[in-house]
Amino acid sequence: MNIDALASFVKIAELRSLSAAAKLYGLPKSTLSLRLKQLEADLNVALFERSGRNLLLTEAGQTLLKHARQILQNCDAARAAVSEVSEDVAGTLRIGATGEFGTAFYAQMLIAFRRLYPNVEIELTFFSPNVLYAAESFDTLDAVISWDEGDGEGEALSTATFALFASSSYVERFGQPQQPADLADHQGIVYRTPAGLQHWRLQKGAAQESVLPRSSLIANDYWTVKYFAVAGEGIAYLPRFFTAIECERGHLVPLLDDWASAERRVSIRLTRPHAPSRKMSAFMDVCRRYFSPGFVFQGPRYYVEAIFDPTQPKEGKRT
Amino acid sequence: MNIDALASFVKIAELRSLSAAAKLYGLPKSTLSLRLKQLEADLNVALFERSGRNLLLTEAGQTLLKHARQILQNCDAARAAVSEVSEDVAGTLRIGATGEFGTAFYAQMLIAFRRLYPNVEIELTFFSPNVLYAAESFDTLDAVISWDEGDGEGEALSTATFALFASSSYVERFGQPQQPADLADHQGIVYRTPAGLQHWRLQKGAAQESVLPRSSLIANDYWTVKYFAVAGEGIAYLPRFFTAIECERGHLVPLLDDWASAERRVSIRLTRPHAPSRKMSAFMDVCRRYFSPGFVFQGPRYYVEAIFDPTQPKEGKRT
DNA sequence: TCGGATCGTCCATAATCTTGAACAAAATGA
DNA sequence: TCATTTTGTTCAAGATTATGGACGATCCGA
Repeated sequence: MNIDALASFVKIAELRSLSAAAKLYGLPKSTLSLRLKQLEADLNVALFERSGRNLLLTEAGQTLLKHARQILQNCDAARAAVSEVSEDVAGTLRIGATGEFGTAFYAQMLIAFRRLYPNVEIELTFFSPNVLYAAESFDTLDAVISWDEGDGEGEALSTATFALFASSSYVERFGQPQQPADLADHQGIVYRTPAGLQHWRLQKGAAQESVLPRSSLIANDYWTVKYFAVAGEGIAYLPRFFTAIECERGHLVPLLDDWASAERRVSIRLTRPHAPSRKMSAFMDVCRRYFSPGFVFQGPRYYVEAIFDPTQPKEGKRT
Repeated sequence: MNIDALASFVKIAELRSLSAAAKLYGLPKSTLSLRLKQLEADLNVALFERSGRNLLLTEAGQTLLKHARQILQNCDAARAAVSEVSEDVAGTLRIGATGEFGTAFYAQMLIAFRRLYPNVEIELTFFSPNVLYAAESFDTLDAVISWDEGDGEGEALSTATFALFASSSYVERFGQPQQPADLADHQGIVYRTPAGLQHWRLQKGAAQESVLPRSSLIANDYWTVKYFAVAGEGIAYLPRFFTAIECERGHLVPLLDDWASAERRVSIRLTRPHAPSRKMSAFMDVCRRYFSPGFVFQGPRYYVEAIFDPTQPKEGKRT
């Protein structure tokens, strides 16, 4: 049974004329004639009695007409329901993101979202620590994902900790530090915030240390910091999620693994007071699921890959 | 929206596997994959979230699944309803027919019926006046159509009258009789019944005549009688409906047109006591409509066609 | 860790459907 | 009665869909 054939049949039956139906619905007569023929063959019954040029519904045709109308109505209802599900999940989603790991997980998370809701346009604004953003621009955002250390507003999506990493080639050359004090003898690749160099705050149980290693490599871009670390230029202080792939591939090795920063929350908050739309509900749902245990992201990921000669870099993040 | 695509979608969704659905329902994986793709394109929405090799229904997919099940159920209901309408109008219809005009209108009527109900097999038994039929054979018949002069059992379908006809070439050669007595001077083509030659019983108002013209052409087959008449061999006594086409085409001309036989009823009666089935109801309905005013039969018809040389016959009825 | 099995997707070819044009029949108006 | 218009049906060419086979990715067991 063919929906197009049913629709054609209903049109012909209501107008009692194949030619009139063809004209009204802008279809070739031969198409309607053939569809009718196929429907009759499919059902193995005559739907019309051909009397001269008149098409008169048979009893079977009258029976089918009632059912066909219902089926077509149900198809429209299905289409409308599906459209309603995805219709709100359309338009533009304006996301603000603080911090610098947008590409590491914000972009991936948004891609995972887009895979499910391909009609949503995403406008992502990173509030780079190097560029102060105007507070009023919040008004145009739907949500802000922030990375902070304290208990801020919004819903916690995840937590992450900073830890120390270096390439295995560095460790071979300079050894593995045994305690935070040993870091003073090591080369750090340090991140510069707008307020100054970032201290490596480490804690283990109740013990806390704050280290600022000597460094000849300083950058205000975490991607560059990681790049240099893979290149064997020193030790870097980076979020664990940010180095997951490099560790998997053996391009970075965790150091002083039981020392790490305090947990930092990744949270999201809706910026505008509005009725919960399907779009926002869907987005929040995807955000929660992205960070839930067991979720496996399938899609492109950025990472630094060291080839045989670590002094020959391949390709890192492009800002 | 494609019913096959919806059906494929439901199968895939229920099994959570495209390959399993392909195996279970005997369809190629590529067919299911393509149908799913087309459905998603048609609805402009992702129905499944591809997670590794897992297919997980999206919210839109879950919404569609409910609707799709309903649509498919409605299609099955429509198919069943139509089948029920025509299913009873199937099987075998065993018709007995008295008299000799089966092909003239019984066969045509049955063809008109078959056009509407193509699944009915028809077994037609003519009770030729030359062959006595066993009374017990009635038991195997569903209905008997009879042609008689009196008020017999059954439902009257039509009435018909016998009248006189000859070819125009005969009339040109031998003149047009003005009254029944003139028929004695004419050549008749006479029908022989099992009981003897058929008298031409004519009446006009209260006046009645019974004529047995001289004839050198006698046959026990009405089709042959008509044939000879068209060939110009004489005057024939035939039912008006039986010569309608020849008269239309000018191959026969009515003679003494206001003289005709008494009306003879064509009636039908169901032979077996049984609950009115759809098949019998449908058949009776078609029989009534066939004889109703205004009904125009569209289909093959037998008639004698005189070509330029009336001595060269084309093709008549084959018994 | 690796080889084999299974998965969903894509491609080139075969099969089917759609469509413009043609046709025969019916209906209409002069 | 005849010419014209309109109807529903059919045909051949082009467009679209279905399918077997190939492929890359994933999963599982040794």
